[in-house]
Amino acid sequence: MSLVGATPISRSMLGGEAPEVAPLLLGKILASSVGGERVVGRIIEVEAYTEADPASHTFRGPTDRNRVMFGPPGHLYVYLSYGIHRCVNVVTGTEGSGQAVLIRALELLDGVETARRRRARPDRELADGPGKLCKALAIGAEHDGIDALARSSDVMLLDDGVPPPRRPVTGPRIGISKGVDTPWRFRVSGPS
DNA sequence: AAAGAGATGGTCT
DNA sequence: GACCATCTCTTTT
Repeated sequence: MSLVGATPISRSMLGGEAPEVAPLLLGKILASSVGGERVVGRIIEVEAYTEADPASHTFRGPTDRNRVMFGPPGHLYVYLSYGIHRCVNVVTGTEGSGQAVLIRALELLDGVETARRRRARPDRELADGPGKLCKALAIGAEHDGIDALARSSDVMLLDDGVPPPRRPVTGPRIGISKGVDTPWRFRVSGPS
């Protein structure tokens, strides 16, 4: 598989509701060039969050923190989790609608050496969690709101032609206390 | 192998 | 003052 020729995904792909868009992001590529070091991974696990969803940061309407989620699709919503970790989302839906897809795990394709240095963990733990992958790709608060479909961005969403899984594994989202009934976690088949 | 607990700070009530 | 869209280390089976 070659990453040469991979192009930003189409913005129209992100215009639907997060639970519909989320499985379409499986197989797409998240590429970082932060600090001049390239780290690239294929998206293998995601979760959807919508405005009508009690687990979502947007459930109680727009605030200073979540305003990016109400903005245009394709931009990144980066937030601080548990006071320690950064997590990255791709905004979906029409402008004003307050929804996004959380990127939960990557299969690294390039820049593994850099990821090892940033993470200092066994290879299988370099990007197998939302906070872990942000550290591997050096995604931080400064990337909140950037357009992941713009060629000038340090963090980009790419498509190399690999189709999403025909039948992704679905299940409840992780680490939430409300909205546990909605099966809005999606993963390519493989180790959980 | 599994379970438990502490870290740590922004956001919202 | 409570609550986290998590991770890592320590303790226990």
